Amino acid sequence: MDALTIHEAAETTGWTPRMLRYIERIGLIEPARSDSGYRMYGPGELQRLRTLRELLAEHDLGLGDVAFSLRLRQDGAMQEDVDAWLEAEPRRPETVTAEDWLRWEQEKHARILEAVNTNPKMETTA
Amino acid sequence: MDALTIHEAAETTGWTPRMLRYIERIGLIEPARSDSGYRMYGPGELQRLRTLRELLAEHDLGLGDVAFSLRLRQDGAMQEDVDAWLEAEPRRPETVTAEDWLRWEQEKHARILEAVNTNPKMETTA
DNA sequence: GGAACCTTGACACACCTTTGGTAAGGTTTG
DNA sequence: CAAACCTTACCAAAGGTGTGTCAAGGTTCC
Repeated sequence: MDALTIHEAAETTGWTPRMLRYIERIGLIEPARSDSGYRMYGPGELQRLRTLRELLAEHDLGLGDVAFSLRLRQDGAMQEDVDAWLEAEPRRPETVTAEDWLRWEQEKHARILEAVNTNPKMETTA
Repeated sequence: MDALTIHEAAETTGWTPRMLRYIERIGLIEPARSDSGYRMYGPGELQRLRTLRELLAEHDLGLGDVAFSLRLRQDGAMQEDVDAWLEAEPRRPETVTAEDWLRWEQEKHARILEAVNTNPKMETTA
């Protein structure tokens, strides 16, 4: 049985129980529940809670920022609309054609592929 | 001479002058300045201001949300870190390998390429 | 040269976010 | 069965956001 209650999880991740509930409420980490409704944090959730703290500290983000990123990722239409808006205007030193952009994107994928082949631990865990 | 002053721009876009300054301060639309420092809104900025209102209304976003998206797009390291964090855990019905993901991304690009070829007005404007 | 603009900066206010605390009540377990 | 957990639901305080307004001063233009 490797699942912790909310106080134990708070203890080992550095959050407060209050914040774990908040993080759940904004949709970032939703632990399983026991039969009687207790939150049960498994190893995956614990790891995620720790890396979340690093992420926030590293880039000076707030939980709301990450929640918004999640929303972006889940709502494809919104993502596209926002991207389309940002795509326009912002500082373009030279004219970029759609083909230029596609080539750039494809080169990016080549770079990712290389990273995947060099770094075998990039599988999505089961 | 097709550039409007801040009050005129406000008039035709539905924002207030106050908000146009705010939108500039958070980095979303930074109009050119006249010699004496007056903000000069060109047709591009005006269009962007209008579509910005639509974008916000359409998806119930705040200006801060769009500003954050801009920050994401400009700070590649942050973008990657956030994506990496979101990539983990969230509901994966079946195991997805890095190769699966790459294939999916490449098919997406094929779809985009098709769209580009069918729809010639997708050049980035000069 | 005065009216009607523009600039930045400040004060202000309503609302939302983030975080803490506390209260009323269910669960687990020695 | 009581201690020590858990739950949800509130109240609250500090800080951030979005917006208005005003002041002191520069610019444009008739």
